[in-house]
Amino acid sequence: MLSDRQLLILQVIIDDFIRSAQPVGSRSLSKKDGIQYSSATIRNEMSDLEEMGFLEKTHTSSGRVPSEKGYRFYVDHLLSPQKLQQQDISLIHSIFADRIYEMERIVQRSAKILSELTNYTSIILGPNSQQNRVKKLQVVPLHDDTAIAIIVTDTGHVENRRFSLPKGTNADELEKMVRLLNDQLVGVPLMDLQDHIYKEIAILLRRHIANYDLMLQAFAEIMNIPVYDKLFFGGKMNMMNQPEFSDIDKLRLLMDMIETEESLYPLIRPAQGVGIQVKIGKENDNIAMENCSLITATFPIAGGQKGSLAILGPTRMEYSRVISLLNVLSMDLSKALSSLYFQSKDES
Amino acid sequence: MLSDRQLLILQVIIDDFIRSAQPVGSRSLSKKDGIQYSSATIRNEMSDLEEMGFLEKTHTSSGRVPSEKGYRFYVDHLLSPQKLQQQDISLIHSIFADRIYEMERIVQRSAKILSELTNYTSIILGPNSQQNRVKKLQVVPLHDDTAIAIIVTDTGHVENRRFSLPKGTNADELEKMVRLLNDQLVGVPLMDLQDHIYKEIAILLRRHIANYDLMLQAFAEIMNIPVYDKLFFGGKMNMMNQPEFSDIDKLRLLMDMIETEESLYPLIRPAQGVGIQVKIGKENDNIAMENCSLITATFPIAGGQKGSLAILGPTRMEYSRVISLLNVLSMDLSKALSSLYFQSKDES
DNA sequence: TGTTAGCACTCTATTTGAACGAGTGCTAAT
DNA sequence: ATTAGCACTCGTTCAAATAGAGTGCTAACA
Repeated sequence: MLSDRQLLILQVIIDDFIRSAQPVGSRSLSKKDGIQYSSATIRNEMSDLEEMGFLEKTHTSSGRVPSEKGYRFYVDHLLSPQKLQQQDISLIHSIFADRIYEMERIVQRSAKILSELTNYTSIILGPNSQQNRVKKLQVVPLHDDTAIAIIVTDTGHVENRRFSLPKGTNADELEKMVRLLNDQLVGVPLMDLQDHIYKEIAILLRRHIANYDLMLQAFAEIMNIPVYDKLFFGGKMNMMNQPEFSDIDKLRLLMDMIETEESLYPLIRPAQGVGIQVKIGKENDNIAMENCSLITATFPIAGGQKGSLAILGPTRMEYSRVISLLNVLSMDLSKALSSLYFQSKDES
Repeated sequence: MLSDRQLLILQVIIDDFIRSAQPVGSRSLSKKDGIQYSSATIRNEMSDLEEMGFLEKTHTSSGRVPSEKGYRFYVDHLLSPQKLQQQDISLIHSIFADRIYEMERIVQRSAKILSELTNYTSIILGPNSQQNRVKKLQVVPLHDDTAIAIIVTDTGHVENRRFSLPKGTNADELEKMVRLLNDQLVGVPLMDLQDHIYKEIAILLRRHIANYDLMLQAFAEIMNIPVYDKLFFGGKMNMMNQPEFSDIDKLRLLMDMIETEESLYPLIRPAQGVGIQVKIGKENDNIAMENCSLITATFPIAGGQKGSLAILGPTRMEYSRVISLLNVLSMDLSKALSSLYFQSKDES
């Protein structure tokens, strides 16, 4: 469909625009190394490329700017995988240099480094804790009528919640209850807790515990684990540096979206499978993301889980570099988080 | 020092500027209700007020703008406590409408509502968890060589940390160790944990536990509780709406400061005592806060603790309204958090 | 003596027009 | 098929002109 020359020109235009953020004109193109055509020839090709929808003009006599279709083609067909600098790679590896035992810390550091390496905004979503299984349930009474319930999962994730004890609960009964719950719930994925509570547990409790209904209600509330996991961000403010967001209204729109995390989940959540996914501009289906691209890397974690790494940047983003970085980091993260989780997996 | 007329004029100028963000001229002032002086008279008074340092001009022939000294005087002497709308008050009370058992949830909701009510940024710092006392220490083994340590405080605060067990630790010994630690540490404030570990505990352990040194080290690491508590924010992006931050560079400076929480602690941390404190512009001693004021409300929580509520806005902020709102909310929060903590206090 | 009207002056913001430059599209020559 | 050349378009920059808001000062007034 496209001639070699058109491919070349399209590629150079996009590369140039990504660097400069300025519309690219035929004359400046013709002076580039590797281009031996005259500006007139280039103009003709540009005109054709525009007609095909790969390029746009900002006004009648301006240089050309890639369209979303242009970026899409660029990402799908023209991207030459960029070789990362050794420096960058070792910076990524440095995240895992010292043995860390907290998933949160690893992920937080990853997000930070990734944003510093790209100057874009990074978003990381860890493994879905809903699939983790209960390892242990504990209750620490604080006072006559309140207590803290703590659920530890096989992955080392800890959820805790304060709840009120039904009046006149005595310590023995509470302990008995906790033992009962542990017997029933250990090994159950968090997402199934509610079900279990209302089915198996309810029946059992009725038999063994005095005022079982209030107790049940209290525990049911506790087991209501949030569906969404925490998102980790790096460089939240980096988009302010991008010229496309020098307009404060556009900036606000985007920032507000970033702050309301709910709207981000559908964008970040691994669709299916693993690997890199690039969503350009309107492909994200979100007004605030008009001028943004989102590159998501989904990676496997031991035990059938998945994690997701994302970079949010302007459509004019360094796709090649970002994809390379994501590849490296997602492999590292996959390994690191798996080993963190594996330990709990192989003892079952 | 200042005549009644000067006081009136200063007050009206500041009130007007707070609303409009525009320099106030003599003519527009003279046409205001409650002002019966001619523009010429007002000009003379303005000139005097400027000479005294309460007003400034943005350029030679512009209207007047309050100086920081002007705001300071306004806050100290001219502020008429604003009567809040019933609607606002009930919105604040609504935070506490249903019984909530999590400090985090209450505080997060407070921050959100406060920012919505003011259109500024709200920052809340809960009670200092360093002063909380250990209620219970628990260890949940995950695997042969890793375990989760959980510390529950008397206030219901839960800290958890993953750590690696020394090779060949057996379950009995671990349990023994945990029992020992509990005996020694229950009732100790978090801030003193490190001390205790290295003094009392070390000696004790050497007597009872096999490879006590590795174990000790592991626990010492665990007990290293962060000094700073989490800050809760509301309306982080609200400063974008303020005309003084239409300049994207100023905005970035401020936002970067907000994001690096460490720099905020010294500003928010209750100096001493309780009550409202207003810091205007340079009084905050921070370049990024040049055009900002910070109003802090420190309130008591049962057990000698303190919490802090802060509003970050432009120096041109609605001091009166914000102070009123902070007064109401800080009283509510004081009550709510105290009752959350009181329960654990009165059983000791 | 305090207040005010009037006026000259200053500075900003906005508009206008001219000049420039970067770019395009088209045509004709190579 | 390619390219040189030219007319044309549009955005940007600069300076000058203008309008408007505001000040400071002086002189008149009550």
